[in-house]
Amino acid sequence: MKIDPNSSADLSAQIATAIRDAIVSGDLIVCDRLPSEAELADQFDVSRSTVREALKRLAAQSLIRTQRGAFGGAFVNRLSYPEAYAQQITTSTLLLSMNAVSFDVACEARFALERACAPLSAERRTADHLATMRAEIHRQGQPGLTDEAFCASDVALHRALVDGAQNPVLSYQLAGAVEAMQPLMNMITFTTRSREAIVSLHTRLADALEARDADETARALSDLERYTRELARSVFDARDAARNSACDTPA
Amino acid sequence: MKIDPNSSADLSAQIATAIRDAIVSGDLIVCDRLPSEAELADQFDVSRSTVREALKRLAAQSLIRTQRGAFGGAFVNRLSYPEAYAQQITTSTLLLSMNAVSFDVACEARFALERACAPLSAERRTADHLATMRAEIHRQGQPGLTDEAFCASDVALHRALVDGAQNPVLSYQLAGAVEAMQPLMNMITFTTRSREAIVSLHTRLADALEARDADETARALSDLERYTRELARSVFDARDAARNSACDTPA
DNA sequence: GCCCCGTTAATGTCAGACCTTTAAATGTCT
DNA sequence: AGACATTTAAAGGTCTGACATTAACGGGGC
Repeated sequence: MKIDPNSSADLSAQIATAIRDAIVSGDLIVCDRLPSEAELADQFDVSRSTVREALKRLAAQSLIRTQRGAFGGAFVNRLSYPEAYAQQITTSTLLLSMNAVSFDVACEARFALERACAPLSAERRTADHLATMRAEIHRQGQPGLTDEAFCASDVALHRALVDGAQNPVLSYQLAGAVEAMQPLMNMITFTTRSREAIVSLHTRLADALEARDADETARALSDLERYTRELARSVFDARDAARNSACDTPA
Repeated sequence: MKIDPNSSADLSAQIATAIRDAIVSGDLIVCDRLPSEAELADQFDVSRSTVREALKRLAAQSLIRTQRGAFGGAFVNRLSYPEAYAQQITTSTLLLSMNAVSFDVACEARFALERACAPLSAERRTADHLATMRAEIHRQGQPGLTDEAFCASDVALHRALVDGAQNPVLSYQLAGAVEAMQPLMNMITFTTRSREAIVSLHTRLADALEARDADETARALSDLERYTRELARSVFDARDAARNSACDTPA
């Protein structure tokens, strides 16, 4: 592991990259302990602060975890599903919110992905998944629910659908797609009428899953997609022009 | 934005979280300049090094970018698609490689997601996408190709399929699923016979896309999935037992 | 045998200094 | 006046050395 002191890049970034490469390539494996900060500073011939900044970068990506005290240090971290979920959601949310991604594009992607779960979920969903969905549907019918709470419940319902596929990798991938839509959905105001329509579509979805009918599940999702996009179009048409400034990173 | 100096968490982590929240919530928007390191140190009542560690954490997630010199500083970064792709791929790859995710689970997720693209890709793929796929198929038929190059070409082909859907959000989500499989695929040794079978399935896939036949595209993907899993099973059966150590993060 | 306590090796934090980069402001020449 | 060179100040990047805080280990006292 070597760095180039003449490179224009920050030393701490170079060091972080070197260590990250070692982890990704398998030179360092889960549970391995990195040398102490002082030793790393020696090895790379930089100060301890520089090493620390590098380690903080890696910690931010959950690649390492640090432990204080004697026999502490930095350890290669096992990336857990919850951590991966969280990163996935943050990245997806920011990507959508910062790039003026149109509602249509995001919505299309989300429902396409959800439909991918439909056959698996229809086959494998447990009674628990179904119960969660029914509970959320019931909540969505309550009067006096704020738009935000309605959206949150919507997310919970769709996550239950996704989790029904019983494939953690799929759940992980979908978490970003579903959750990242929430801020966009939150811009919509839901009338009583549109809530009723959505609840009815959700019920169709739950019924299809209960009957383990993959095709009907997919159809219900498609109809839900269609309805959501129509609803959004009527709301967004107005304020869609002004966007995209031009500060961005220089050449 | 405040931090709790009595919390057990590192100050730099708390500060990073505070700033991250401000970005995610929209209090800080793209192009905004953060206060200088010295000012932040003042505000949070910590030293400059602590602030710097916090900023490096954010930089590692591409949330901010720093610029040296007068009128430089830390700016809220627009998360670009390439950056998001890269993070997505790193996270997915590590998640798979560190959690003893079974080939079957990963493979199932990947093909389920790809099938989600099938209808869109069949409808929208350009001649370019098709040409890329044909070129990769041709490469895959070349004798003397290493297993690794074969896998890389496989990834390129599948990315073309995904990109054919012309939905950048979908491409972004799928990038992780497709690329993260590569290390797992690399463990497989491909015989001439199995390469021929895969090339033939790839050809069917390309033909289906050329004919804009969504159903046949999905069927070809399903057959490819079935074949891939069979192939993997024969290879992995042996060395699947020993895995999962128990160092991990303490309670 | 068990509990308490010091030792020690780590990370976490701080303070201050200096280097490097960058762009704006100023000055100078044509 | 305009083009070019120079100065300057603000900001991040790095280094040094110190101290604080943790936590596992080992030893002593009961």
